[in-house]
Amino acid sequence: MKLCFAKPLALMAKKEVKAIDSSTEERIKLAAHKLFAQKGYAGTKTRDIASEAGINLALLNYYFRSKEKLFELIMREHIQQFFQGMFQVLNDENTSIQQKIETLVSRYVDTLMLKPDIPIFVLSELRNSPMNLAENIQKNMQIKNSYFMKQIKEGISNGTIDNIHPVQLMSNLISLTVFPFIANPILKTIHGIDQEQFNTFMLERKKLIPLWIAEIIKPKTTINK
Amino acid sequence: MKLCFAKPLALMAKKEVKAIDSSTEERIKLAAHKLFAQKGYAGTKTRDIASEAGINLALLNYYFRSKEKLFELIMREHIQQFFQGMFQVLNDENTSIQQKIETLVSRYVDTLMLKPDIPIFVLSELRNSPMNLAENIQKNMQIKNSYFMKQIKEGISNGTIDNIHPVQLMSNLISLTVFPFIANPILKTIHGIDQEQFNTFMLERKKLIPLWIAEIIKPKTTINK
DNA sequence: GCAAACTTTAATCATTTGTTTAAATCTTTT
DNA sequence: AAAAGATTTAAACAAATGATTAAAGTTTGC
Repeated sequence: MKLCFAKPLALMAKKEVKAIDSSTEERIKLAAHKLFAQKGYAGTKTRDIASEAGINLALLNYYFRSKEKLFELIMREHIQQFFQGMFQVLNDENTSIQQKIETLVSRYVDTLMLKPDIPIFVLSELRNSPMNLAENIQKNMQIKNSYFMKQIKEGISNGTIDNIHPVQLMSNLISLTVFPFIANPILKTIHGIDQEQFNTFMLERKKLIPLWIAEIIKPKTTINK
Repeated sequence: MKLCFAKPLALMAKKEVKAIDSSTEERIKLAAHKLFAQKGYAGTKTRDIASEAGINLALLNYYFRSKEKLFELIMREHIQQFFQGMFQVLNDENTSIQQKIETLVSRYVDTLMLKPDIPIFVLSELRNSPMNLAENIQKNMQIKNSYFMKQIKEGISNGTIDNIHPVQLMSNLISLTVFPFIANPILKTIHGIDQEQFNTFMLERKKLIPLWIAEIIKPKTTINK
């Protein structure tokens, strides 16, 4: 086992932020983003990242110390992004429950149509990684205490929505939206459709999911009471 | 690149099938099952499989030729099992739509509580693997033409269920059931619950999902018509 | 323009990893 | 029990892979 310090990492505090998008560091990150999402951590080789980024292999270690460090960085960004997006929507005090649901579904469908590999990548790596996610998530964990959750609970006691555990509701929302992207290959094979038809299918869902959720949380008029 | 034939593979036609469960071949397959599901193809090392199975490394190649062959074998088994289970339920001509839904959800929840890694493993590997799944799935693809699908279409034209594309309905069913297992780590972190509470949560869902689906497909009485 | 700092390169190292080989052990058949 | 065949073992190989080094190139600050 070797130790590897002393070698100064590229100093982050650049005087001028020169063309960030095409800086070497950024190119490596982009390439890593793409390949990690596509093939997972173990399936991605440092040489693949280097050649995808069009850089020398050594630069990866120069900028990010190690494959693992680079991976964690990227993983954090993904998780951050996911929760940030959700957080913004769920904590808007000026929108109704139904509006929040519509926005959430709409956003995620749009995002995932562009980057369909993200959810399976994140969730797949999450299951083993001893990575301290708690740390990263806890900050954004205010979803449990979000304004949306308050609205739900209020709606339940008002009787304007059916009695449903908020966690169940959230799970339904995310499941219905995200899972089809994860099961994409199977869905396409089972139903004999191509990518374009799949996208149409998801756009249709964008409209339907909020309606379905509305049905689910609509108060049931029980006869025998 | 080397060629590797000539060496005779263990002959399959044994005179006597001696204690299959503890045969070396089966032990390897079990270990591979476990590790592949846990860490994926690239993340699983042949040496890990060997030590998990308590066998000499060379035996893996003796019985299965290569890591890849072993992987494909196991992958096929998983897919086979998934579709077989679904097929049985969906093609039972003696059960109602609602009964099929209940059985399906109930089965998958029970199965996945025991082997929660399977879906993410299969779906994760499926996205890149050039493996010819079509071949494997096509046989079981009769889901599209299953009795369940007939019942749905019939229900729609009868007006006993709401007009919904059967693919959307199936997607909802699988999404609501399977996705929480895939998102398990995030769900637990977000809501601050442990594995036991998660299982309770899923058992609750087992009862709820059929009710939700029922709401979704219930005919809507449109006023302005 | 020059020195210092930063960035990039090619080559190399040390492990890891999938696979093979040849010999040893065990089992079955004769 | 000996021969033939099946199974298992230890050792080794070759390629892949993450990381490092030392030197060359480039930019920056003065």
